[in-house]
Formats: sequence, structure tokens, C-alpha cells
Amino acid sequence: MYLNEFDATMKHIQGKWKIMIMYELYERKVVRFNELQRYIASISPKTLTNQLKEMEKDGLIKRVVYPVVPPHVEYSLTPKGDSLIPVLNVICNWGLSVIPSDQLQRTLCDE
Amino acid sequence: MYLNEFDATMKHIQGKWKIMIMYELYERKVVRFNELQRYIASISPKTLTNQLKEMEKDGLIKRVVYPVVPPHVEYSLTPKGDSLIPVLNVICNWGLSVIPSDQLQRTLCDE
DNA sequence: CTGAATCCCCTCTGATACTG
DNA sequence: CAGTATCAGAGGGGATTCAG
Repeated sequence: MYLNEFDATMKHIQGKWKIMIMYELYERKVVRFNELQRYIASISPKTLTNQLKEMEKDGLIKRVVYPVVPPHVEYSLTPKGDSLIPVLNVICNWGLSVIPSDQLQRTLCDE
Repeated sequence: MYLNEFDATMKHIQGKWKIMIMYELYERKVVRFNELQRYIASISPKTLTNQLKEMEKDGLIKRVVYPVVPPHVEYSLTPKGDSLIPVLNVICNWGLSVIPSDQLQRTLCDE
């Protein structure tokens, strides 16, 4: 089977919210579960959990649990997650070139 | 909503076989339906049709019909499709960096 | 040869309620 | 606060058959 590398990358970024999660972690460095849920307005806790678990398993993000009450969990990008950011920018910039400018609302490219 | 550009690009490359189709068209320049079906061994005609239609609608590929019997249809990349190739290479190369080298069978990156 | 039509399955995601 | 449990829906893709 061909295209292993392509699929390898795609597996990391497939998932409706992963890029948005990456973006939030990239911007804010350290974010809690509840914050992600608020920033990404329409995501359900179940889906957020799923995406975070996959990303953690893929080595893109780090999950740190503080054993306190109430629970406190922090998510952040790993170096591997950081290394994916430039790739996302390339993807984003190509998209920029194919969207009619009057449909652009806000760009995250090159931020 | 954010991330318009990213989603715009992703819409173009999402679909289980689109990258493989892109790759075949990039390598062979002009390919017929039946050839694609053979090159991409396990794709069903229905799925192949779907992917080609979407890609044509997205402007990535060009479809030329010769009104003869039996039918003769040729597919090729458009300039827009060509412009996506470097993006695919970036994606592919990142994947190359995260796959253990002993799992690599064949690379399409930088070809 | 190039698809279209049909049926089936399966994964992903959403909505909601609940727990330690 | 940070999830888990459960139910449900939509869409993508596979297998097969048929048509112009």
C-alpha cells in the first residue's frame, strides 16, 4: 500500500475539532477541559474527550492531572504537536488562495 | 466561525481516495476511468465516481468526454489541482518524520 | 467503457443526563 | 471540574447489479 506518510499525517489531523483544539493550545499554551469546551462553543463533552484522547495517544498533546478536588486537568501541545503547526499553516494558506476574498471572515493563517 | 481556510483545503483532500487519484493524475497526466479503477485496486466504481465528481466540482480535475462508442473519458489535473501538489508534499513529509523508519514501505514524498 | 442504482454497514458526531 | 453512559442520526464507503 502506498501513501503511508500522507495517511500518517492525516490521521493526526482528522477529526472535526482537532485543528481548533491545536489552535487553542497553540495560542493559550495551557488550557483546561472546561475552557476548551467554552472556546469551542458547539462541541459536546463526549466528542471533546474523544478528540483529546486520540491526540494524546498520537503524542500531539500532553495531559497533566492535578490530584485535587475539584479536579484540575491541563492540556498543552507537545513538541510533536508544535511541529505540526507549520504544516497547518501551509494547508491554511492554500485554502486562503482558493476562497473568494469576500467570503473571508477571519484568517488564522500566519498568526 | 474560524478556520475557514483550513476547512476549505481539507474539503478538497478529504475522501479516502482523493490523494491517490491526485497522485495518479500527477504521475500519468491523463488517465481514463477504467485505468484509475485498476491502479487503485480496491476502489468501487461508485466511490470512484463520487470522488471524481467532487474533485471536478472543486476544480481540482478536468473531465473530458469523447463522444464515441464505447465511451471514452479522460481525467487530468487542473492548474488548481497542480497547485495542491506542494501542499500534499508538505503533509507527506511531516508524516515521514513521524513514522518509524522500519515501517516505511515506499515513499511518495518529493517524487 | 463509464458509470448509475441499490442496499448495507460502520464510524463519527451530537444531545442529554449522570458521576466521582 | 472533568469527564462517562446512553441513545440516536447522518454520511462515507463497500459490494453488487444494471444500463447507455
